[in-house]
Amino acid sequence: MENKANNKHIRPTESELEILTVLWERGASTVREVHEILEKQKEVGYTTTLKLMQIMHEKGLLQRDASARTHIYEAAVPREETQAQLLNKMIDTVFSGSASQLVMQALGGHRSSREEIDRIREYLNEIDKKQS
Amino acid sequence: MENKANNKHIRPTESELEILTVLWERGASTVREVHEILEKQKEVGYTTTLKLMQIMHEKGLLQRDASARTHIYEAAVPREETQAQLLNKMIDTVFSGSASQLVMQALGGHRSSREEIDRIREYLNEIDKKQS
DNA sequence: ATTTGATTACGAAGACATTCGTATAAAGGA
DNA sequence: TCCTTTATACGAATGTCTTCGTAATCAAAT
Repeated sequence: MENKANNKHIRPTESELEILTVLWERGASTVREVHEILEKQKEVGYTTTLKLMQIMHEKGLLQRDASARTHIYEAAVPREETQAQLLNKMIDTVFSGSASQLVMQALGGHRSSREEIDRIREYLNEIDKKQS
Repeated sequence: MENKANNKHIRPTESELEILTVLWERGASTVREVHEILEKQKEVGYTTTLKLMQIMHEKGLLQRDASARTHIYEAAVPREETQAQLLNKMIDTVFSGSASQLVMQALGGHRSSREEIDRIREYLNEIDKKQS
């Protein structure tokens, strides 16, 4: 037994997600590096960030190299999979299982740019091709 | 002062969302009616449902008619607005602000039906018309 | 060697969320 | 009237998230 979270349910909390996002974008990083980025977004103490990352490591959300004095952390869960996980939950609980409902709401509320809309159209076309 | 949650942030929790969904679909209901539906979805005690609904009332998520012995509860927050709220938060925290990213992820994972895709296409067209 | 600064480890407090037992009150039937 | 059922109210226990103070450890500088 090693990893507590090798099961399907990746459910990071709000704060954990912030840290994951930093690591997804930066790649392997120290606590200090992560903390310095978080500090720009909100007020938070260093040991808070540290503790969170330690807990995330216990949960299996992060992996770390502790061979050197300064540990190096890395996301242990893939970004897309995590996004999909959270999204599906939202589709179920908030949109009663209707993905299109969610999509329309997303497009409606979030003033989307012309570019974004075009990109989505292309994406729909691709799905069509694959399905036919 | 009356309503604690007349501000912008509608942030129901998981359980609260379940209750809101029931009320959005059924309309005004008693605790027992809500509870009976929740019971089908998960194991939960009656007083738990009651307590939750009372708390939600305090928070301003529900309004109630307490004139009769059996109180009648109703959602005090509109469904679409709540959905938008949660969705926008997710776009920000999980998808770094990109709605199209979220949309594609939603369409990709949740293998959507042809009908759904067509509906979304139409919707995109409507957005275009309004913007031009 | 001593001091200073950075890092991890530990523990605990505070805030919510969730759960439910128990008390109390009202309503309806026997 | 008295008993049973059904409601609400209240409080408390539990769990989780978040926060941070303090101690211990190590490295580097003086």
